Amino acid sequence: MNRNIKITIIEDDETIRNGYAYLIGATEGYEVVSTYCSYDEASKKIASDRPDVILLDIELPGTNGIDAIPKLKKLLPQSFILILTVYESEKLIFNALANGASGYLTKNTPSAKIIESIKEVKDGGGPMSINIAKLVIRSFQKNQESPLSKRETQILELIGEGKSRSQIAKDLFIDLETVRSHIKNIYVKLDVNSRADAIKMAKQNKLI
Amino acid sequence: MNRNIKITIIEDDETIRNGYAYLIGATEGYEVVSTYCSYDEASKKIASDRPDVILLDIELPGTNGIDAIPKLKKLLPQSFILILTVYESEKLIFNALANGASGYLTKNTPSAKIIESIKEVKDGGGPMSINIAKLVIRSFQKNQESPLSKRETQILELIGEGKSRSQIAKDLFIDLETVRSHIKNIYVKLDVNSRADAIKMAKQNKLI
DNA sequence: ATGGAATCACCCTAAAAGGGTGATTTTTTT
DNA sequence: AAAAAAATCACCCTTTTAGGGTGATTCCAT
Repeated sequence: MNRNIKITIIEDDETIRNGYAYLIGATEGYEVVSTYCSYDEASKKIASDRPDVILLDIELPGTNGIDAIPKLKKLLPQSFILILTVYESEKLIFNALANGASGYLTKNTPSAKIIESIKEVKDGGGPMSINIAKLVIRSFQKNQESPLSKRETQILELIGEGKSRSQIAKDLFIDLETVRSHIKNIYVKLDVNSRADAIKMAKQNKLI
Repeated sequence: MNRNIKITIIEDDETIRNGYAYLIGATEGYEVVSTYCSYDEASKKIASDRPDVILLDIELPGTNGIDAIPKLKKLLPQSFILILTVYESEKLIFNALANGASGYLTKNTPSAKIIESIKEVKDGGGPMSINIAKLVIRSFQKNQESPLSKRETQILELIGEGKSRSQIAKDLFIDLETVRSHIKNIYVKLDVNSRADAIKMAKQNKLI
């Protein structure tokens, strides 16, 4: 038999914390090794707990959950962090993932799914709530009705990579003046007059 | 009672196609309205099928699945597209999602999960296979051991937004020369000597 | 056949980039 | 407390780039 999955819970609400602890601890193969009500409290002792998975809330007293992620990762590089929160803001989700979280669940997630997600994350998966997955997928999706032509989009992408006109010309095997011409058209269509503004516009409208 | 979820399957392998069709059609609340072996064949008639969800393979004769996505979206803006394929390449996944797919499943997905995902996607969710979710999450994660300092990372991000030195100076309330100094240090650390190369390096190593 | 898309040309000026070589001060780490 | 790293600013220099204006030509699809 495999050893138990060791779990630490960091969550400020006592009722929720105890609820999860009970729920998970009662499941065969799962073991709650510690619970804390804040990162600041957890940081002192968590290293010796050696959890496989850390369930982390975002809203915490003192260091918030997002900022806690890289610190936890530093203390416990082998542990996986699973965010469990009520927040569905795009910014929070992306920051959490960028900082090193391995999964993101919302608190309305049924307990069976939470249990399953802990296992998934421990096995290197990346569990997400349905609505989170939707946001993540949407973040990838480009605007289907771009005012820009294919060539213009392509050039705008190269501008987004910081390339100069002449570099772009070389990359696309076209003349420098042609690149200029395209950029001018892009500026007119996007109603901007600088690279920075064009990139900003393009990202806002998911053109690139 | 709600009306059935109407599904169209586009898949070139006859055995697989019929297998899915049978499987899904036999499920209460699901109805396979049409099946096609290629996009080119589907394009003629699919508009009148009005499916809620299109199950789409990537590897297809003629127009491939990725290129078919925007075309299908144009024909049927209300339909959701769920990719069902063996491919797990990062590029394919991101292109599929960028082009407008609402979910991405691999073919080893158990049939119950496929059925569930169809419902999810129809309800506006974004289902993904476990391994796909992992790739997607990893794509968000930044390198935890960046050689760059916080300030340098911040400035590199602004460079990535196409901003000039002077714009960056204004944004950060520091002197133009200080920005220069940081950029020089960034170039040394990344071993590059242009904005474009710095951005390329940074993206390759997920520094920004 | 009309219009968008893609291509190229030449006018111009101001701004920006990049290399070199410093210094000072704060902050962090040891 | 000492050393290292980070953040700040200064002035030298030349070449490249950006952006505005105002054209033209060719190709392709509706």
